[in-house]
Amino acid sequence: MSYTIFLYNKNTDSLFELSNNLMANDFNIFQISSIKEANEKALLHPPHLFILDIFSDADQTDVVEQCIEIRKKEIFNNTILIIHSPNTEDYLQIECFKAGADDYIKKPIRTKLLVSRINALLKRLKNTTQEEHLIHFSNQMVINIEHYSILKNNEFIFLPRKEFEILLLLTTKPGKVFSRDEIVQTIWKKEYKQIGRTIDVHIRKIREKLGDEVIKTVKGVGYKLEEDLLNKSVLA
Amino acid sequence: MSYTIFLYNKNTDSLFELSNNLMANDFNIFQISSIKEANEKALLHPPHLFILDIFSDADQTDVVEQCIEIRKKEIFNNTILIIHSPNTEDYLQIECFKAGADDYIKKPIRTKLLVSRINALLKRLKNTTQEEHLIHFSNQMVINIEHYSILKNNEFIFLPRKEFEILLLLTTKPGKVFSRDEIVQTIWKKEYKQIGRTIDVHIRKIREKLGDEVIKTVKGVGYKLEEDLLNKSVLA
DNA sequence: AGGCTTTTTTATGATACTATTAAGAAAACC
DNA sequence: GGTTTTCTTAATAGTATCATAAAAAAGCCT
Repeated sequence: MSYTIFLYNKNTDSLFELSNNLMANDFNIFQISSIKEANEKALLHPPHLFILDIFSDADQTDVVEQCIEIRKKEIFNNTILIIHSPNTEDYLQIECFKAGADDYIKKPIRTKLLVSRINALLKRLKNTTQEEHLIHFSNQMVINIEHYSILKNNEFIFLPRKEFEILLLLTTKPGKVFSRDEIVQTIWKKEYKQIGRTIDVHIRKIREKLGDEVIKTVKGVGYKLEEDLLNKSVLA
Repeated sequence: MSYTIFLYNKNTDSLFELSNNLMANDFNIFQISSIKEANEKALLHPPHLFILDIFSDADQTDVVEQCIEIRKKEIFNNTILIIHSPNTEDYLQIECFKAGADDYIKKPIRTKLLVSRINALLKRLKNTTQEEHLIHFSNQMVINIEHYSILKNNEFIFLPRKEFEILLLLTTKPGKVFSRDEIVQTIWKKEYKQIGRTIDVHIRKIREKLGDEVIKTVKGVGYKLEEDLLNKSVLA
């Protein structure tokens, strides 16, 4: 499993080298240039680690504020927060720690040592990650099983129970065609009963909300989830 | 609850000042002068944190060995290991991290900052149920777990036990839909076969006091706390 | 193309689930 | 032991969700 890291700097250009170095160490890196952007990306990929990279002295004053801002958000509850800054004043470090930082790393630092520190911190991460309840799609869509909700284009979509269950069933084996009988037996439990066009109507409702491209009809057989829509790389 | 810290140095005299400073910060300190001694003391007081204090350059070569030695022992499995040393060669730090260290702190460091770092590390300690008795909401609402009460718009609202427990359960995973069965099993413990509309009535009572927006119904599934309402408190 | 089959879509009535109220039991309180 | 508060049960009302039917569209075959 690969860890997800948010790399924050107002000026993303400055992150190029660090980003590349970390990616070379098998981390899944997202470059972020605002807290707002972080919040949005986190809905899709709650990060294990968040590096607040401070470039210029002008940034410094905001650091503590940014820590507090991040720690307020439920989604970052279990995220390790690292400050990476050229400024190492004691008082500033203490304030950052108080605001919820996990480490304060002085700039510059050699990548190898940084990776060592990151791994030492990740080792302590509680293994309850929110990712477990999320199913990612390539088209900016995420199913949240716990919440019974779907996030698409940063908007929450609510599916009623039957619709949600059908969609979930299809996602268990993306690309596999599920016959109506299979769907009935799984979702409705009861024996192989002649069910009219109920499933079709549910599929219709799902398509209405998520778009027609998500579920494909295989005539005479059943329905399937559009296979290359599922983002397996993230799931691994 | 006070954390137990092992403070290691071959020459215990050199630890006098550091030891006193940490004790003043409400840590439970044991001074240790050999790994053997650490193993013995740990049987009685498994430490939350182990500080390997390196005094002279002569000690340096042993550090990595000592880390490995400590990490071998079952009793220190869940102990956070800090190296406190004047030597900051990158290769040495990397070796220490590889050997299981959690942090490498350069000497000298001001006590205040050291305590900050220690607390940041302890925060991540597994099995540590942080006794946070305040849960903040964005809508000017604060739950006080100790008081079994809620502050909303600067007014205290009292919830009876069952109502409070249900609300508390929902706040443990904001956004997650809890089924009635889940709620019953958590709050009522026992099997409790026959549950009529008991939970509904409790939910009703909660909504009556806190407003309808706090708990959302997911028909056919259960109830959930409105997710973006939670505002995690930072200051412990 | 035409005729047949299967699916989509719309509309509507049924039903399963939840809300609400009230009232009696059970606890808790003093 | 009596009073107040909280919890549960029950009964009714209300509503979102679901299933059914039926028409429209799409797909398939010779």
